[in-house]
This record gives sequence, C-alpha cells and structure tokens, in this order.
Amino acid sequence: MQHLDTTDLRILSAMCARPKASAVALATELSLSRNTVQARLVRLESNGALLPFEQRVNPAALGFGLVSFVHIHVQQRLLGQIVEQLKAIPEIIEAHGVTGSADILARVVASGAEELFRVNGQILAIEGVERADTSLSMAELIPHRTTSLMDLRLAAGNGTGSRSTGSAAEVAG
Amino acid sequence: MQHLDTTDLRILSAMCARPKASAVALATELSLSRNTVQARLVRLESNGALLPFEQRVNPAALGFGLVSFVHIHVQQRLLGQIVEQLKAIPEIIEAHGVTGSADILARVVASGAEELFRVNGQILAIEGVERADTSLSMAELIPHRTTSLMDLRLAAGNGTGSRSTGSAAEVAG
DNA sequence: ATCAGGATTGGGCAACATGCACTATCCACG
DNA sequence: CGTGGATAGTGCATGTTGCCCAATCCTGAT
Repeated sequence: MQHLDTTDLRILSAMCARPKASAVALATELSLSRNTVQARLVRLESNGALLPFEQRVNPAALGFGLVSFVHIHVQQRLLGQIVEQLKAIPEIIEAHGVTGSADILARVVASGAEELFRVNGQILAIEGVERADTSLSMAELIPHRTTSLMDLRLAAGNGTGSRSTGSAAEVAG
Repeated sequence: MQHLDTTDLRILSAMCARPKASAVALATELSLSRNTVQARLVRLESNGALLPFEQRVNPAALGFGLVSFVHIHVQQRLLGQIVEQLKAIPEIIEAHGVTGSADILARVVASGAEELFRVNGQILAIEGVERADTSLSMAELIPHRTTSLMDLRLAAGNGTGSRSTGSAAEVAG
C-alpha cells in the first residue's frame, strides 16, 4: 500500500467535498496543474487508495435494511473452505478474521428477520462452523466516515504552506 | 428509504462495472434514454441509494492500516453524550448500537498498536463507558461488497425481459 | 373508459471536460 | 553534475454535461 502525500490528501478531501467536480475544477481549486490532478487520480485508483465504486451503494436501498454482525466460531483447520462458502452467500457483505473470542466477524444484511434467520442457517450449515452469534444493528450511531481521518492527517502535516510538495510532506505512514 | 426498481438496479450495476462510463455511455449500454439515466442518477443520489464519495477512500492508504472492532459497554442513560464524544474521536470511523452483550460496536482504525491503545484510552475515558473489548482484524476475508446484493436482486426480478419498466419489476422491498 | 400526472424518449445547444500529446521546468537522488 | 520522474502549461479532437423542449408512454384514480 503506497502511502499518500499532502497533495494526494488535498485532492481526496476536495473530491469528498465536491464529488462532481471535474479534474479541471479540482486543479483550479487546489492551485495545481490539471495534468498533475489527472496523474494523481490515476495513481490513487491504481494503488488502492480509492476503493471500488460499489462501496457507495447503500444496501438498505436494495432492500437489505436489516444489518447484523455475526460472530462466527469455526474449526481453524477448515478456515479456507469456510471462507469460500461464506463468500457464496450474497448477504454476507464483509468479513474479517479477528482476534478475540470469535474467529470471524461478518456483516450480514437482510430484508428482515426471517431472511436473516435463513442466512444464519446457511452459515451454520457450513462444515466447520461451530457457532454463530448475531448482534443486530439497532442504530447507525456513526455512519461510515473517512473524512475524519483525512482531516487528521492534513492537520498533522500542514506545516508546509498551501503548496505542498511530495516527499517533504509525506504524512501518512 | 425509497426502494429501487430494476432500471435503477441495472444502472447501479453498470456503474459498478464501469465507474468511469458517462451517462451517455450507460444509456447506450442499457438501451435507455440519456435523460432517463440522468434523472435516475439524480434520484439515486438524492434518495440515499448512493452514499457519499468518502466511502471509497481506503483508510489504509491514509496510514490507518490497523483495523479493529471495539465492543463498548456503556451506562444506557448516558448514551447520547457518549455517542457525541465517540464522534469526536476521528479514528472511530463507524459505530452501531447493537443488540447482544455489548451496547455499541465500533470500527476503530489506527496506524499501529500504540495508537490503537491510545484511542482505546480515549474511549474508556468517556464518562459512562464501562468497558471496551477490542478485536483486531487479522485478515479481510471478504472485502466490503454490494454487487452480490445487486446480483441477487436482479436475478430475483429478471422475469420481465431486457427492458424492464418501473413498478412491474419493483423488487427491492 | 377517461383523465391527469409523472416518467421516459429523442433531440438540441452552449459550455465544458477528457484523454492524450507535447515541451519546458523542477526536484530529488546517486 | 547528470538523470529520471514529477509537475506545469498548453493544445486538440472528441465526447459529455446540464438544461431545455415537445411528444409519447405508463399508471393509478375516478
């Protein structure tokens, strides 16, 4: 993962503030050359700093308004196969191998309780899955955000004036 | 939350497949009028089906490569104030009020263990927070995805041919 | 069946953007 | 100092956007 310099951060931050702004407009706003913005955008996409567009799609709008977090306990030796089978369940939209009392923490969405129950049944039917403990999200207290992180980084690296060069202001690492 | 019909789904799905495609290109691909695509896109943005651009920013690229899930136990009567104070911690990038043994499940990122320890200290210092149990993400087994949900919905509502009209094929809800 | 309202279609237009190319300059490193 | 990559500024053919308009379609209510 290539880390970002202040110019990258400024570009990202401006894009968050004005997603529809063209590269030309961003360049003007940030006092950069249009070519620079374009080159940076290409690099941000190719090096993984920008995740795929699908992150923006709201599951609730697709009818999956029920969000739950499922703590899954598995037989470790079957982990690989289990993960493959979890991937085949469309309602599991994220999963992490975690430390702590559970082995996997999955985000599972559904249209309602009945469908969630069905999906949980699918999870439990996977060989090697010993337990699945489900917590329902009752409220989204802090919606997913990254601007707080960007602001933190910009505030930390903002000692080089309004026109920062790359390596002198590399802050994200 | 306004639910989406098949045309919306097809537009979203095409955007996920080709994020850089113009409205004109999408319209051609989907056999729709350009105006229709534009109108639908405006609606998708305004009704919350499309989340803000910042969802696409990868925290790891900002230097926050350590992901953890913090289960927070609180005094219920102080919940409102607690949430406000959690919001003021930039490294908390998501939080849900959940059922189950914990009250709040938070996603906390950091550059490393030391910083995570510091953030945890901040959480614990909030009045009304009784406990905070942290699980580290050791592996992103299933990266966040929504195309699986879209595919599911499209497969479920695909009985009306290649040119679906709105209400006859409303499937998401 | 009729009517009304919203959605969709197809087309137009001025302004603008994009992707790519080019040259010149700057900056960091060996 | 020399070199290579990054940045800046500019140009151009092509395509896009935001907005507008009129006509048609579709759906639900009466």
